[in-house]
Amino acid sequence: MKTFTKAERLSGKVLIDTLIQKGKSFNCFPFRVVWLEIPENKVKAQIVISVPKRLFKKATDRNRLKRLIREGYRKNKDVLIEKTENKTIQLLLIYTSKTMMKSKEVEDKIILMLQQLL
RNA sequence: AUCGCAAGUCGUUCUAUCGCUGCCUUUCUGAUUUAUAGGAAGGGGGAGGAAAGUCCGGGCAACACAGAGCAUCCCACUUCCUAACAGGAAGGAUUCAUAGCAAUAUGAAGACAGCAAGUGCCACAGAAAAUUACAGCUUUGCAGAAAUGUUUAGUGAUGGUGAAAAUGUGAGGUAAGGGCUCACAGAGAUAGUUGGUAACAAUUAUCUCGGGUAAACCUUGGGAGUUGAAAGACCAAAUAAACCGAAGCUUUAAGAGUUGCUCGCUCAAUUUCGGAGGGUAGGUUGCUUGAGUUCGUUGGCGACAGCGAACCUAGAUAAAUGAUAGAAGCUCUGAAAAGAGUACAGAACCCGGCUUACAGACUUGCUUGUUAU
RNA sequence: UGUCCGAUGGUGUAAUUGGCAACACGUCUGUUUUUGGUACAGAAGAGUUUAGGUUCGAGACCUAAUCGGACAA
Repeated sequence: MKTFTKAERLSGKVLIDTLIQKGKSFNCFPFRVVWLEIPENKVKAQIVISVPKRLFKKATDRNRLKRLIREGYRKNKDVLIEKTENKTIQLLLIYTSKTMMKSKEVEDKIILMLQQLL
């Protein structure tokens, strides 16, 4: 059940552009969340994770943060999927802090963020 | 044994749970001639020595190309290696350091063609920074009793400033001086001989004495077509102002294209009809079997090359190669218990180099000091 | 992925062909004023992003690195 396949990732330049233009957004440190509801698709939720190059120079640091966020989302996404009815939710997570975080902290923050989203 | 330097090699491992990616096998569903799409189970793969910087050189691909000259950019001791290189190997000369009275030895370094082709520049100081004479010295004419004044010419030997001063010492010679002449020494050019594949070295003859700067313009010799996989090829849905052919009409010799420019070369434009199928978002491909890796052997001082055997070793695309927990190894602190640390860093078409970053471990060589014999 | 620029006092800019790093604003001190501002007078504050090299001598020339920015798609 706790999978994270390719279909659950949002890809394509057009889809992401429309998400940024039409989606609603709020801040929940250390994330900036942009979300949009669309008619139901094959999967219940699609997500984009972004760590800006401006904040982390090294590719290794960016990769590690993205992996941590993805792991935290994978473990806790059930909460989100249960609530959505006949709809697909698109998410864009932008990391805005300048310091590295440990995996436990990232997981806690993601749970907090998902509750705020609901 | 320890510390330091140089060169080279390596650059963490295991277990459990959950997860990602593409490959193979089996199976299920839809469809069924096949191809193929989606799901499940199992198997075995999944970042580097620098993947980095993008500083060089190639492969590969598309486009361009009758040809010539100029411009622009790059390279620069020699021979070899190589697909190629601004890379590497070996050698030569130069400079620097150390040792030495010296000869020389050892080590290191570098864009090591040319300023003796031309032009430019050389602050301050100094007479002068290079066809240039300020003072001084000597001298011609004139004036004067003389000192001297003025004038003609010579002089880089005197001035001690500067980063750099007209090759240095001695003798002759001269009005005074000067390679003006001679001896010795130094630096170089040309030609020859010997050794070396060559750079070059030694030597002989003749000639010269021309300050530095080419990382100043430049000259000489050699080389470079342009653009980069977001190149390019293919697929399907909706559709052009671009391309090709035919016909007709009007006007001009200028315009357009061809590499940055010149010569040269090629081409009229517009309207109507017909043909052909191009770009855009997406997907597939390009994509990993290659100047490949490992081992052995032969040749070579060496870089490297030949031969034989074995092996297949990431292929993502808003971008996989992970997360959590525990243990081991290594290093440091510590009497111990224990604690802390475990680097630099993430493929994006692929190779060969260079440069930069790096915890720690190992090997070889050298130096210093200590201990033992 | 590729191409091209820049870095100078606290800030913004100069520096002619390589020859004593300049200017404005700001800061500080003093005078004027009851006080502050204004005005006037004066001072401090850099060795040119870093490391090498060429040169008698580099802000400038060459090489490498660091940081910042622009452009193409």
